[in-house]
Amino acid sequence: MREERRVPKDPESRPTAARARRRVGRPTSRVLSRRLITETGLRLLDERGAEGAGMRAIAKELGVQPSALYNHVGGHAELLAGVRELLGERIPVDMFAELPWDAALADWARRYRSAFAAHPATIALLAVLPLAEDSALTGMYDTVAGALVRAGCPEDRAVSVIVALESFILGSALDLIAADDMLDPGPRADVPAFSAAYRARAERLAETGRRSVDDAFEVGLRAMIAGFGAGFAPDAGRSA
Amino acid sequence: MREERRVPKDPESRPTAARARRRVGRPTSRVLSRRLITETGLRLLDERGAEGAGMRAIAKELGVQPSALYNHVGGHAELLAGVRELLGERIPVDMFAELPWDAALADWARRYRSAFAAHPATIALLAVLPLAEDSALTGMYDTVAGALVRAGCPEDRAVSVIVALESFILGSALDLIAADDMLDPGPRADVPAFSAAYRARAERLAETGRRSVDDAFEVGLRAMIAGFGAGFAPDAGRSA
DNA sequence: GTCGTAAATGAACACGGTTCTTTTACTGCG
DNA sequence: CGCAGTAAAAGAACCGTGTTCATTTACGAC
Repeated sequence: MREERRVPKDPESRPTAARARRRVGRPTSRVLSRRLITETGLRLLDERGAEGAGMRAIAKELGVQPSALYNHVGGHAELLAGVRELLGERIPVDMFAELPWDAALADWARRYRSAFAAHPATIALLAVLPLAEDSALTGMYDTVAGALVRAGCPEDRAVSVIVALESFILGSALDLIAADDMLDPGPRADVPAFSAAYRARAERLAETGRRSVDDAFEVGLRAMIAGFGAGFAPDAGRSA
Repeated sequence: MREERRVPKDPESRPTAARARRRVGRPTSRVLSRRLITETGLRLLDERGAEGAGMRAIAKELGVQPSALYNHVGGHAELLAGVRELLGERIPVDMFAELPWDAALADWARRYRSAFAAHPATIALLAVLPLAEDSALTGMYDTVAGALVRAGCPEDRAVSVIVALESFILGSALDLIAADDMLDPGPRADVPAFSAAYRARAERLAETGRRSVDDAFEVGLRAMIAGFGAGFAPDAGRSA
């Protein structure tokens, strides 16, 4: 994070392109680092969409040849895994120390989803990655699992509760890349129940200004957490 | 579905490769069709994994040049959309006519997930596709929406209930492509709550022989449906 | 100082989807 | 019946992707 903008004396150094051509051989001062590469990848994903973060594009952005990246990253897939960890690090877990379990769990889920929502282009790329084996995410799971067990969740069910909730979060994040009116049946007459339900919802959302994907997320989240609570031990820190 | 195996007189016609070379120009009898292409794509996905269903591979399997495929499908993305519709068609909805809403919804969700689980290689490819705009899926939504409203679900919430459940289903399907022991913290001592919960679950699962991803799905599914029911009108066809 | 290693360049390679031209067959129209 | 227009195949390219490999240069340790 220190050598981010290194362009010593180059009359024509536009910010985002073509530094002075470096001569062959190991450079005097480090140009690349794994962190710099993944952060640039995330930034390009944000700025240019899913197709904008290829190896060549990242290399060009850093004023470097594509092959140089391979000294720091194993390949494109590993790079994406790095980006995912970057996002994972930004999911806070403080709420479990401050709120009752159900409010904390809901807050955590919303922030988890937001971490992806803030970078729409990444969702389709990252959602399909199996999460890194011994990543820092395990620390997050520990906090959540502890809170669940204290709330009366059977210990042998806590992990499944977390995995289920995470699946819902990721599935909901995928909805974010679809058009908002994707399900609109239009004037079709052969699906009356669905059409009526769709219009009723559209009206309610128009009043509140809420996005449909956000509404579905909230509906599902509340149902899931309520359902979890119903299966916990009756008198353990319930909304303490 | 009639011209599926067309190999007239070719001494060396192994089932899966190199038919007699066709001469240039429009063939006498149709060789390709959109349906045949998408079905072949799905089959190759099953047989060879996610990388095995490129345009060249499908063309080769059908004894045809890659460019010929473009007379029937717009491109690779459209082909995948076709495969997804193929799977969507296989999700039944009969249960809503026969079972109480909650049992029917659970059954539907399980079969929805199974439709993907039967073709693991497709999951990562299809989960990220926005579902086709006016596809046959809308008919399925109509059935589900009708059942929900009859069960006392507020009409303006039915669509969000469906979308939320679908998000959970797709998110859970994505878990299927990850290793079963992905979350195993191993001997790590810094995550005691998670380690204990993980081991407790592993023991329970070992006894019943259930897979961990299936357990998480069931836990989440039951919680979600229970939570939905709690928000419905008190006396509408409850487990009738 | 010298030797091994890290980190860059630059030139390929292989493979993916796609497009374009050419050739042949089929179909509808007068 | 003959002719035009179109559909559907081959075949040859194009371009962009991730990736590898040899080469060159600098740094660090003995």
